[in-house]
Amino acid sequence: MEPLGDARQDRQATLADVAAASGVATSTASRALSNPTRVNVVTREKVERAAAALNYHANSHARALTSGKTRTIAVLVSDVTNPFYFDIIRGTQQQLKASGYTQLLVDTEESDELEDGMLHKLRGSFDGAILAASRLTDRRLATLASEMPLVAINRQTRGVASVFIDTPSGIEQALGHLVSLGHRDIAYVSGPVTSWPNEGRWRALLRAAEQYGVAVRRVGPFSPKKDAGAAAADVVLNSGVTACIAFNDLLAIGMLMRLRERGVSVPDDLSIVGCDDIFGSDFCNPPLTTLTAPIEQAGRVAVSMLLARLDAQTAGAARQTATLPTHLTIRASTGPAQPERDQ
Amino acid sequence: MEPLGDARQDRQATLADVAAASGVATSTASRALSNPTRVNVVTREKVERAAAALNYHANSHARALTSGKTRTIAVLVSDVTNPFYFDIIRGTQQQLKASGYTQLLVDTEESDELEDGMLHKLRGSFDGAILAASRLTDRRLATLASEMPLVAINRQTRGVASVFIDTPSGIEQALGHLVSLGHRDIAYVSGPVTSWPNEGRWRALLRAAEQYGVAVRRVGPFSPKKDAGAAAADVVLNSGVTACIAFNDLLAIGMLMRLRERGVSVPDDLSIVGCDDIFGSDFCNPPLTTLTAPIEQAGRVAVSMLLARLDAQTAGAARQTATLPTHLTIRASTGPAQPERDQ
DNA sequence: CAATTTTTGGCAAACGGTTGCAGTTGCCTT
DNA sequence: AAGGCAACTGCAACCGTTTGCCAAAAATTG
Repeated sequence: MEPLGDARQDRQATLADVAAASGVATSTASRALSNPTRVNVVTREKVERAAAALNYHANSHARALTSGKTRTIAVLVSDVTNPFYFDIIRGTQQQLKASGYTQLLVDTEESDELEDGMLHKLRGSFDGAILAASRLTDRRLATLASEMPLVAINRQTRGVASVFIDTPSGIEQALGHLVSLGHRDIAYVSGPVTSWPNEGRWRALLRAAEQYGVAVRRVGPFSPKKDAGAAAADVVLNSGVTACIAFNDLLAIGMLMRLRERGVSVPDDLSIVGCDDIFGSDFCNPPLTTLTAPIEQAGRVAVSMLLARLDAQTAGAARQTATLPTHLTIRASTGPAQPERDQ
Repeated sequence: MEPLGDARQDRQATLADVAAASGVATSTASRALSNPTRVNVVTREKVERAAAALNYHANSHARALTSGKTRTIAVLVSDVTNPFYFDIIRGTQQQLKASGYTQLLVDTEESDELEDGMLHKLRGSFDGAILAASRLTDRRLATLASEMPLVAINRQTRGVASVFIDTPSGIEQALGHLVSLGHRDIAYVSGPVTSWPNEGRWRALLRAAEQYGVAVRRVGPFSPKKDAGAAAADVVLNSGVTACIAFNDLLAIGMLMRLRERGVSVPDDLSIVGCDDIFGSDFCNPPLTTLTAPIEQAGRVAVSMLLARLDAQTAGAARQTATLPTHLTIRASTGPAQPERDQ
């Protein structure tokens, strides 16, 4: 029962505790821990030792309150359900942790309102945000980008930094592949019209089709989910094409399942090309020919770009845009067109 | 150029701004917004209107600093790469958002140190945590649970709340299924020995095997990844069993791919049962017979339990443990044992 | 050795809320 | 009409850091 008791509760140690333990002022303790050059080395070591002994961890809220820095990055995806985003998340998570940041994961449920709302509600909880598949209008997006550090993935809008997976260029390759297999009438299985990459892929296909002198048509739109693949498969079958390119693998895999159910052989009766090369594209039945996208890398690059512009030193030199190439991975869902096929 | 300028910068509006705009003290404004019954309804409306007009959003850090509540829940997974966790994440995300919480996603990379470290470093950034697949020792876990609100998934330890997916019971069903198909010699393809469910599954299988009077052996351990399936497939093939149960679907799918490569027919030459029924189990080749686990629901339930014990009102009544049943989903990776099979 | 510059460390004021306590009001009793 | 009692609202302290500013100490210079 000492008169001036140690008062060392089991509650988290605060900076004041550390300062007291090392016999300096809190300001000095603060500097010793976060701005090492600002204090004498012996003082610093004293403080560091005390901090370690007390198992001190700075309260991130208190720190955020004054410094304005949270060391947290928000990652917005339109649907956590979609394996495409898993790879994005994996990439961002990895790079973020390597830089000592933490990740705030937000699902926007394909809603532009929710996206906008979350970004505002959470503003102050993060230093910057990565928008994977923004559903925002160009205008809104540009405004937002001027309000907070932002990097968009697969979305090119003037004034907002972005990393772009160049699937459109790949589309040309994919079409070339189909044409060389004898296909002349090809469908594009569309995703949501509000999806920026969806439109880009369609335009690229249109352009390439002209070049190759073959016919393409667009069916859909379909929700980019496995379940929607059933409807897509039926529509494509009815259209009488011999091959199709799907907005993404999820849709393509859904089609595969439905076609199997209907006894339609892939690739004998219909060739299918997917986009992205997500988890599962290699072991579905048949394995999917697809445009392999460096998804995880896109996540990493997005983080690097964002972090670069957060850092005052490098902010000026930070690049505005990065383009990542894709390539066609040929597996078993594409094959020669049946010559005597008729409706 | 009015003398007392509006001073309304474009920086985020603060509570003081709102208070000034509605002509009350900040304390009143605070109460009006967060403790509505404490102020007169007309005052409250006035404040609310001002807040809306100024697009006021409370600074979460400032709030966290005084109230100690962050309205953030940490979700720790051992590997964001694993589709099993996708479903967990989906479930937690969903339930968390429904309750107005945000999710802090942390990847512990299968490391107990990282898990422990993160939990401490981030303590103060979240109100509670959900541990999906903790690698911690019982002792450590119990200590942690006494320091912060915690709910573990698939991990039963005295003193820590948990939601348990009852795969062990399902194992019995799975074995019954295999036995009824004529299999008498069955392998368990083990996951990491530090994984709690892995051991549970093996014990359950051992118990069931005794009941059924058939032989089981354990091979492995293997990393619970698709790539490890190749090695697993080879080992299982060498062991001469006619059927196996894999620790999880990821491993099983990896085996499927390797067996196809080696020209071994599933289920004719080898029957395979997976666990969990993750994304992909239904469209791999052949579709996997597996123990379907309500993974997403587990995530939701974990959140409910955690939130219940966070709320002072319901904390006492919050349940300590929840058990979720699994069931066997028979697809095409299991079939009759080949009668005249010999090494 | 005095004058000047550079380190180093402390004080105290933020940051933006929450909350215990106390002071005002207005209304009801008697 | 005075006293009593709620119901409201405001004051001010506090949460745990960071940081501008200043003073003391140490190092450098002439």
